[in-house]
Amino acid sequence: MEKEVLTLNCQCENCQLRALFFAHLQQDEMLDICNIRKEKSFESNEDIVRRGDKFREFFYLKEGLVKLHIVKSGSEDQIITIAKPLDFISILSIFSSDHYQYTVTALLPSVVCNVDMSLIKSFATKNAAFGFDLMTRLSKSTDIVLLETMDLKRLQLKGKLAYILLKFANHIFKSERFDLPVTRKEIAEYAGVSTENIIRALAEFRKDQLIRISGKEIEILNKNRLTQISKFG
Amino acid sequence: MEKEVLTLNCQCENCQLRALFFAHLQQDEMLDICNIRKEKSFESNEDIVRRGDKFREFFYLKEGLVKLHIVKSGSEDQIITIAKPLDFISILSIFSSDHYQYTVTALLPSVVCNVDMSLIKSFATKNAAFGFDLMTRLSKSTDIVLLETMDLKRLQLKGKLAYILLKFANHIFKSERFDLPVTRKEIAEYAGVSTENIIRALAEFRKDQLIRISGKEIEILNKNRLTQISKFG
DNA sequence: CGCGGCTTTGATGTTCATCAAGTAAAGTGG
DNA sequence: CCACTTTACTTGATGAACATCAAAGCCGCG
Repeated sequence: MEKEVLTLNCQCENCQLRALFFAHLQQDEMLDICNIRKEKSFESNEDIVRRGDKFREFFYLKEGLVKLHIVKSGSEDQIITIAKPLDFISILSIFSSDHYQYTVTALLPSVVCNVDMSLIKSFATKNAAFGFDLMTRLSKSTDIVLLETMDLKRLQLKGKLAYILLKFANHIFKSERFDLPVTRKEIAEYAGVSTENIIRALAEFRKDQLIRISGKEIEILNKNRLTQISKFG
Repeated sequence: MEKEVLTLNCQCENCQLRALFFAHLQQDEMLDICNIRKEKSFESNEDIVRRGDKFREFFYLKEGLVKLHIVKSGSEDQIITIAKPLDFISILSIFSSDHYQYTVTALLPSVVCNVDMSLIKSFATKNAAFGFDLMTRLSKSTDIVLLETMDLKRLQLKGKLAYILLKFANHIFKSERFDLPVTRKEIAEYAGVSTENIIRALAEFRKDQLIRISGKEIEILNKNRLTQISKFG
């Protein structure tokens, strides 16, 4: 019974990630994590971790939306990717260094769970099925990021923009209508082009009836055409 | 004694990767791998695996140099990275899909070791320390690839070229003088620019006394300046 | 030897960054 | 809540970076 009570206090039942992530952990291991974990909320625009921070805790995104980006003095920000829960941005580079390689910033109000790294490491080394699962997830998420990056690199401006808009529509919001969680400048940093040209391309997409746009509000009007641009544009 | 004989037949003693990779395997597990492993040689320009191939074997590069690239009909080749032994290109995406996401092609005569994937998977699930080591390596190599890709994305043409030349000098050949293992076209595919402009930039580097170049032979003459260009160019 | 791919150079045009300047929106302190 | 400041957005004009096209020499290979 006491276990049951602890589990309930833990509130992990509602976590989307629980089933996937902890499938291989024993009940008592789950409780260890539950009891040790710390949940933190972040507002839009708040840094969750910063490049160079010492890495002490394992964390995963429970709710919200974040950008993974490289902040360098003397040059523009570069956005590596935008990730939502289950994309598991958190595990990128976690095992490769003592320090974060990237900065992670909330784009929408977000909730993050922290677990002491040593606990995760000890599970991963003791419980091979858990470690294997972790490895699979790590591999999948980095694969997607890398393929996305190569796609964006290949395309020219309008193709990049179409690609990013469709990522929001298809992958992130799963809807043709949504509020952009990023500024024009951030779209530019993601695409690797200038802000002005993102604005011009958005205006042209509107003129060509591919999208409807007012401020942050976007509606995809011609997905087929936009998809074509995102592949060959 | 028989074990000893098998180990010797295996010829893994000379493998650079052995110590790193199999640190956590038991003697008998090592022997399993030794007995099951197949060594294959590839000539320059030969495909080691192709995008879309069904993934059946775990493989690692024992000797040589390879490019990881995306081959698409209707668009130029894109080189993701160039990897040597210990860079462990082999494990990228191995756990994320049944199929190879990229094509791997030898740039120099190369030797690859294949091990049946189910054996590696069974080790990874039974032997957590092995799995953890594998995960760490996977994470490190993908991190490096991703950071490199973002660097190349940020730079303009001469910066990209300087970056790539320095990768050969510092990371791959560890020498100021070396024979280019790639064509000008491949440098262009790696940088994401046109072949002609790579040639023009090479000519300009030569004119500015940054490099000496005759055919495939390269010598870095002014590494400081080239490094500066590779950071801010 | 001749064919195809690699290399090189020049000329031309397109894509895109940059600069400038102004409007709108959003945050800040009184 | 309003004045103020900053940040985001937008449009136009200009020039730089770069792709593309064309043409010719080179080299390795069947």
